[in-house]
Amino acid sequence: MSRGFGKVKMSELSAFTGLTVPTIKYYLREGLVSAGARTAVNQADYGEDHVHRLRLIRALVEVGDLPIATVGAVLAALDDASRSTHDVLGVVHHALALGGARAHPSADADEAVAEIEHFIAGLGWQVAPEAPSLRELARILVTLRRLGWDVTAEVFRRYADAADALASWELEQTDRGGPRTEVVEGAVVGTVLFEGALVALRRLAEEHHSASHFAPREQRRRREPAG
Amino acid sequence: MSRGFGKVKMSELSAFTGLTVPTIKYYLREGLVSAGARTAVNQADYGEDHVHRLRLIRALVEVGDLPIATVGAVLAALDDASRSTHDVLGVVHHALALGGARAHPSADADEAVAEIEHFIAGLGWQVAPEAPSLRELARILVTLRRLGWDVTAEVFRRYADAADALASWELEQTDRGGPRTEVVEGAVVGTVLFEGALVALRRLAEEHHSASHFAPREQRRRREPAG
DNA sequence: CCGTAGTCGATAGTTGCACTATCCAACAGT
DNA sequence: ACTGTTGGATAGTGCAACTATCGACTACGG
Repeated sequence: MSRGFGKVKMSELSAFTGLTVPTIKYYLREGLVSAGARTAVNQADYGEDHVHRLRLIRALVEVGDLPIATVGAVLAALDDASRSTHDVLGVVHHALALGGARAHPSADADEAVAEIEHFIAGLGWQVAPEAPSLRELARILVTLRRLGWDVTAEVFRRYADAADALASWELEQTDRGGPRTEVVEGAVVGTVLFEGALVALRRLAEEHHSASHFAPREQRRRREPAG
Repeated sequence: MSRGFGKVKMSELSAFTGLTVPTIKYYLREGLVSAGARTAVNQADYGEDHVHRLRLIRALVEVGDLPIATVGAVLAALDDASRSTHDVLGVVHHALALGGARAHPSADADEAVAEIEHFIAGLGWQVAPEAPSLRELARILVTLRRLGWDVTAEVFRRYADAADALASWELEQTDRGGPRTEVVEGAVVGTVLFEGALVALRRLAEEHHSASHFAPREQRRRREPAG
């Protein structure tokens, strides 16, 4: 980590992170990074923690696909020493769940939420009833049915088992010792980046198995995807 | 599926799908749905396949978070009877991988791509070298390192194994008999919707395990997430 | 047969987000 | 002294996904 640069100017900040100066200014305005140490009215020194912070922001934006404002909320939680790791992860889960938000309430939806809650409880998982992912799962269930699939929450069992094993292992990996900031940031980064990795790997695995499943013999001509 | 409505007017199309009339017109303009059967200069009848198509569009947009134009490309592939299921899935994987696209080439990046390719080959997976997910994985690896994690592609092993098992099982589920459209649409819907489900389940599992890991004792006060 | 509501097709406008561009004045280094 | 950078502020850009309105025309209930 600690390369020996202690003091960095705006232009170097830009060079180290690949972000343009205006973009960094924008993040400063939005409060995603703290102001540098002022050495004059129009001059300030930044530190390597600023470099790191900017990289963290880009990681959350690019891999986690979080809107800037949401990244701000996550970072605020991260900086709040009174929040536990579990709390901060809650903020992150909340943050990640945006995008597929506004669902108009319906009878179908309420019923599906109840069904999902029952299913989750059956797994022995204890989660907050307001967890956005519960609603998201319910929404997916409703969507499947509206598309003509005759399914129950049980279709998710295989995925739930896999998720359970992964999450359990993953949390074991995060060392509980060490300074709070490092532990919490590690958990946040892990949550966001390995989610992306899991998704990417599933797609690759699907491509592999799809090839052998739908084209069992050699006739596997290549074809350019449209677009 | 087949409720007995054969003919549907624009206003009913709107009522059945929850979309506004202008939105449906927009999709018509963009070619996501075919025009109805014209009965007069300013009148047309739609069918239940139109209703189904609109629902499919919303599923891809809301759950898969695909841009409208991309949904168009996916639907075009779906409609193209000369494309195999494997082909269409390729289009879908390509489509899903948008968003985290533009990465500026660097030495780090090229090296990481090679490392990921080697890792994937080591798993016995055969995927197209231009698969966007390979690049995405490499990008995540680079990001981890830039954040100070000292890791190799091996960190992904556990996730890869899980993805392998899931994808294999999933592909077995899709029945290869039946009319092409149904098989292909089933595969597409499965790819997109169950990806969302897997992500949601991982978040829930993480919440559950995070609670027991970081707060082994009772002191689990609730705290409102910021924002 | 009449009047209202629905429809088609086209064009223009809105909203939200994430930047990006420009300005100015005040320095900093050389 | 001269050139280039910085902070602070305000305004503008570009894109995506709708949303609104218009004009001409028609379906249908009464």
